[in-house]
Amino acid sequence: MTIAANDSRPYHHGDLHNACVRAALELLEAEGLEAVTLRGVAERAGVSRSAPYRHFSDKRALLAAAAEQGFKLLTDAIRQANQAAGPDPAARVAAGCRAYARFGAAHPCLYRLMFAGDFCEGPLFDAEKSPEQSEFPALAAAGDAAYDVLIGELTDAQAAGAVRLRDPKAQALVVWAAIHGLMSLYLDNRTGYAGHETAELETVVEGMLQTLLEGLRAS
Amino acid sequence: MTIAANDSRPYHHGDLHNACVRAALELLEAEGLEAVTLRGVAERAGVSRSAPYRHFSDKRALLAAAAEQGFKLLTDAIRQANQAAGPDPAARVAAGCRAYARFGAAHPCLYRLMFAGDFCEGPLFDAEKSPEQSEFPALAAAGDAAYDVLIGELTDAQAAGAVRLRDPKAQALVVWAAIHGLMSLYLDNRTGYAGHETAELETVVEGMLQTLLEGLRAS
DNA sequence: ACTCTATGTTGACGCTGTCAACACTCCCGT
DNA sequence: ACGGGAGTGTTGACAGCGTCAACATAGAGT
Repeated sequence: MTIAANDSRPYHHGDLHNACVRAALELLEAEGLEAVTLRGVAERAGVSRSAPYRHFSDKRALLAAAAEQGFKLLTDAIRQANQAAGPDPAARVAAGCRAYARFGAAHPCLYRLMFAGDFCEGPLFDAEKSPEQSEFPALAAAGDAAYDVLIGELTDAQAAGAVRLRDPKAQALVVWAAIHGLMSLYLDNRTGYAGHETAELETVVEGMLQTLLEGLRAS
Repeated sequence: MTIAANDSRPYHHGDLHNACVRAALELLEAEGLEAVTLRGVAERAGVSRSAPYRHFSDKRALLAAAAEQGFKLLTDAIRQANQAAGPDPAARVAAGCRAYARFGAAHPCLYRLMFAGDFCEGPLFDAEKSPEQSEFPALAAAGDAAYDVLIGELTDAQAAGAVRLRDPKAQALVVWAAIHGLMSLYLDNRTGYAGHETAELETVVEGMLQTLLEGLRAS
């Protein structure tokens, strides 16, 4: 029996799953990964400690859901930048990369989480698990979706002659890895220049893009 | 008074600082970052829980020392590869990158730790702190040493005409970021191909090197 | 020989992830 | 209409963790 009839919060939350993911993302952006605690997430969602266990088997599962959401946001940002860049293939690829960098700079902790590699738990390489049935299939799928956008752009760029003919998957890996590495170093404060202003990130991204596009065009 | 006169371990360890770093590295490689616990490190070093606090202010300080050791090993590996590659500048750079990749593949957890970005604690960007007086200066210096090797190689490559004339620091950043990104994705199992065989890593590194060197040479 | 300081130990605290046992609600078949 | 799951939320408890204060020991210098 409910003590107060006008208790604003019903016994059943209604959408605790999404509320937990949202709370985790908020804590992540506000105070960093260390601050994302299962208890804190539950409190923020207005439920008790172990309520989230009805929706996530693990803390890792919750983090995986948050990372998945991050990949969806990233994919959208890249797609939007591609569309806004017009028809020129090289410009489209470059615009996608810039959007990628902007996303990482805007959500540093989320970005880190997305590439935390199974969140650093358990054996790093599980020889048993094939890529399709990884521990968090939805997360893997969300990551692949972003990858696929880039592959598509490079395929178009090949057709337009802006990029030499090679396996576009391999080319996409080169581009993704390069920009991701740059963001990773940038977020680690290891880009070798003082300060951390947006100007520097742009400079550094443009340098990478130039080298990358030249390298991809060369026969 | 010591209970057993023949106690093999003296009251004072003698070199607990290094013993802790070694224990941390062993635990890291054997069971991953999650398994690196201050209590576990102390036990492995044969001392009690809080003895390490006489040598490290924090768990983070211990991890920083381990990461610093990692950067020293990495620097040595790259230097050795450069020397072994002979005089050709492009070949030297490529050899260094291959050594870098080999290091990451051989020590995945250590590699992750080295780029864990101040170990994900505290505010990500501390506007107050200048790069020289970062929280762990020895770690920053060890990282810069590796970076400097690459800068030197690129300067030589410019002199030999194998790479266009630009700020070698910027070029080094491009190369480092690209290879680092590749390793990061590889260790996250996100290189997009099934399996995790050494062959794949080599393939993917060669692809990156080709694009990179072409891009750096183009005028 | 005595003290000082560096180093190692023990006990304790709060926080965390996690689980088992219990409570409440809603829906479904009768 | 109603009775019982199934699903969801709560409370109590536990072990493991990082960390600190208080204490113990050993070795070095006066």
